[in-house]
Amino acid sequence: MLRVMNERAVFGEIFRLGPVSRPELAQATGLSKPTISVALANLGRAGLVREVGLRAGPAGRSALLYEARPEAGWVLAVDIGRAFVRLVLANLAGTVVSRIDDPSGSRNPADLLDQVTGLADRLTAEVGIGRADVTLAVFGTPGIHDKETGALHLAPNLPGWDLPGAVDRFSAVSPSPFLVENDVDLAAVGEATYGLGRGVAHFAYVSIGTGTGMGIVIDGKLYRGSRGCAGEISYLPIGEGDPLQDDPAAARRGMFETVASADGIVAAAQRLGWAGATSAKEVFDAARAGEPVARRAVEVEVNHLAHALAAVTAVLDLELIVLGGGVGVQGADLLIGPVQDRLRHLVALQPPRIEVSTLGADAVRIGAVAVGVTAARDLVLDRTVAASG
Amino acid sequence: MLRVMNERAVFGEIFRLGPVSRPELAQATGLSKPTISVALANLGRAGLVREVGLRAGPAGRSALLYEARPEAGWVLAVDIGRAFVRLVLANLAGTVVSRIDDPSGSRNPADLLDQVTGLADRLTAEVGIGRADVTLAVFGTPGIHDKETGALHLAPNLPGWDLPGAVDRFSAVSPSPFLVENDVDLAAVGEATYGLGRGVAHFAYVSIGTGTGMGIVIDGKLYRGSRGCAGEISYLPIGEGDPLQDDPAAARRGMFETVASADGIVAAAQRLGWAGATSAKEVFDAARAGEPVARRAVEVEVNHLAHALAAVTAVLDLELIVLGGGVGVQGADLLIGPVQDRLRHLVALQPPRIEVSTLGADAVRIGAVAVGVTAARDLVLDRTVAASG
DNA sequence: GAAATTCGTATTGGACCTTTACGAACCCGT
DNA sequence: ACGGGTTCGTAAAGGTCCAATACGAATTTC
Repeated sequence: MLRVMNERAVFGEIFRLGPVSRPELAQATGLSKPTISVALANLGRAGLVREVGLRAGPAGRSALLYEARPEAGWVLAVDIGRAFVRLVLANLAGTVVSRIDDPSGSRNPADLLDQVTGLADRLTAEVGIGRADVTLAVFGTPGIHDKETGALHLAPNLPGWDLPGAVDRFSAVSPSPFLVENDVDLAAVGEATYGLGRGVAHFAYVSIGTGTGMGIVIDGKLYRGSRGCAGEISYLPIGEGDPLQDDPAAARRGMFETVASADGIVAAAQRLGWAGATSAKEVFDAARAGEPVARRAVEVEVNHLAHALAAVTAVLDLELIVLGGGVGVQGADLLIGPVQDRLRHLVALQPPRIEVSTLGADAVRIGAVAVGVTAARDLVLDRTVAASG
Repeated sequence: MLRVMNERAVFGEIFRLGPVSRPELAQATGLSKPTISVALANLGRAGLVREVGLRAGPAGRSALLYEARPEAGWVLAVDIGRAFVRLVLANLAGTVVSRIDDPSGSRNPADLLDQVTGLADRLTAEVGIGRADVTLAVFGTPGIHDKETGALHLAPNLPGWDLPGAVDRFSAVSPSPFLVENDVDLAAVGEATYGLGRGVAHFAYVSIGTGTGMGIVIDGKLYRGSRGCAGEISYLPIGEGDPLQDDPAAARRGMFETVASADGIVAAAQRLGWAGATSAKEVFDAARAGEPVARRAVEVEVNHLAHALAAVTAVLDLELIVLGGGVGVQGADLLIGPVQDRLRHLVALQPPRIEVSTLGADAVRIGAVAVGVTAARDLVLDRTVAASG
């Protein structure tokens, strides 16, 4: 029982430090060398750790190096996106060993699950394992996962998934345990673990694309809110006029999302006189070329985004906001500077740094891997304990 | 070292369960009866725990009951408010044993410290101890405590306190360690511990008075943000028109505070035609009497508050918001219902419950006690360990 | 007043960790 | 090539602390 604690500590340090010798582990954990030896023996017997070479020291006997056996566990990460279903398979070290991007087909539960299951089969076969060998699966979806009922709310693009128990059907993909998280939340964890948010205590990932969303990481941990709806910035009361007077469809979608998403930018351009505007990318390109109407449309977007981030800053006082999503990434050069300037005028507080996401379309998957690897390490250790005790 | 962990656990359970027997502690902590006995013996020798009577059981030998000795530690809580300096002295059980409210005198550091020191002397003398016997002092102040420099920012009512090292002077009040926290943050902790927020995981206390502010409790812990500015809703971009076009004084004070604080309500009433309006209370009273202009002014306030809480809801997804501050409490009957209605229209998400603070002017002090007691319990245990080891 | 029940503690045994010590392995200089 | 110095790994011993068991003590109920 105390032994288990120590094994956990040793296992964690091995991941943190990479190939590492016994004396180093003793130093890092504060445990004695013999204790490290027995923990290592147990972990080795369980197949979680292996010898990996010798340290070439300056003098004295060479130390044996140990590392975690990456194949001791597998994480299947699935990003159920708008246009693509994206999967990766990662080992316990968090290394992605294979990936597939497949265009989204039918999105009703049965078809989608068939598609994902087939892709998972291909992915696992590539490394010579089966779906059953997956330690943990993590699914990133739009909308809010209601853990009570197992329904997926606020995800109009996934018909049929808002019924009670719908997400329980993910168990068909693999017999292992699985987690379901909001896609933007996972992207935030991805940025926090492998991206620009490394080492930042409190941080948010703001996604502007066909929709809007925000993932919040507080004290290095994902913050979901009391019902999983934290960071639903679509509903920020920021936009044109009074939402009560607007059409109810816009109110349901959310004020901020209506004006600030890709649609909103196009609508702004049209309202400002460019009737033929069709996409946000087109508006950004025209603005870069100096087109006055497009530049005004971008100004409108800057204003909305700055107001939203001002609200976020006033509430959360973050150190860093990473901007992602289609609009956020493509328009970053036109948005970030002006938004930052505007922000400084809006709040007298020191505003957060704003940077563009570096993970791109992989953000959700990478976040799912980050979430999954942490949980999977615990799972394999638990299995070990259960087997030996 | 393992023993210390167990003593901590036992000590914590004693506080949680009140007078409690050894078998009950064994059950609660999962430790064996002999282990409980030795832990209790150590805690008793250190003066932290005492016997308090016998359990009247239905059959069998009566169990000795133990309780924490409340006098094992003292917490001095100081609320440096706008009009009053409010102190309480509480014991380790969190019981307030004496209190003083004193009108604020000169607010420069030297005078204020003299005043607080004198009051602390009187307060401690009442229970027969001295200032030096205080285990921990907690100071609640307006503004933001910069832990790096020791300055107090954003507190225009405390001249001279924004210099580096200013808050270090609190050490003059008592030789014990001390904490400095934002007053609204402490009120939030107070509500979370002794008020309406008991048992609520994520929750906020929104204060509307001469100023505006919010304290955020996430996972039962105060959330300060990366620079201590979390919850500074004064700077929410919610108000009349574009703040860039407003006067810079209002921008510095914050958009939301300018329109939503007591001043803002009076200004709204004046703008709507009641030139002689002088106080928010007057406006609320007139609105209750059916005065049309006053009712419109209250409607304006409702609208602003609802927008602010909509932003907070979209970001944090709270279960409960407790409304406090002079305006919040006095106007609660006129505000809460309409704000809740308005909120439901503004965000499609399930809005938080909104309730009035029950702690009143004591909220800050009570919060300071809550914060202090938790820390003081650790302090007395640390002292015990240091003495015995 | 005796049986039943519960409490408290003494004793025993065991798990586990650290300290100490020593042999093994490796580097370097001569 | 060989020996001193150094570092590594493990064996043995010692100590701490906890749980289990058992038994005496105290209290209630019949």
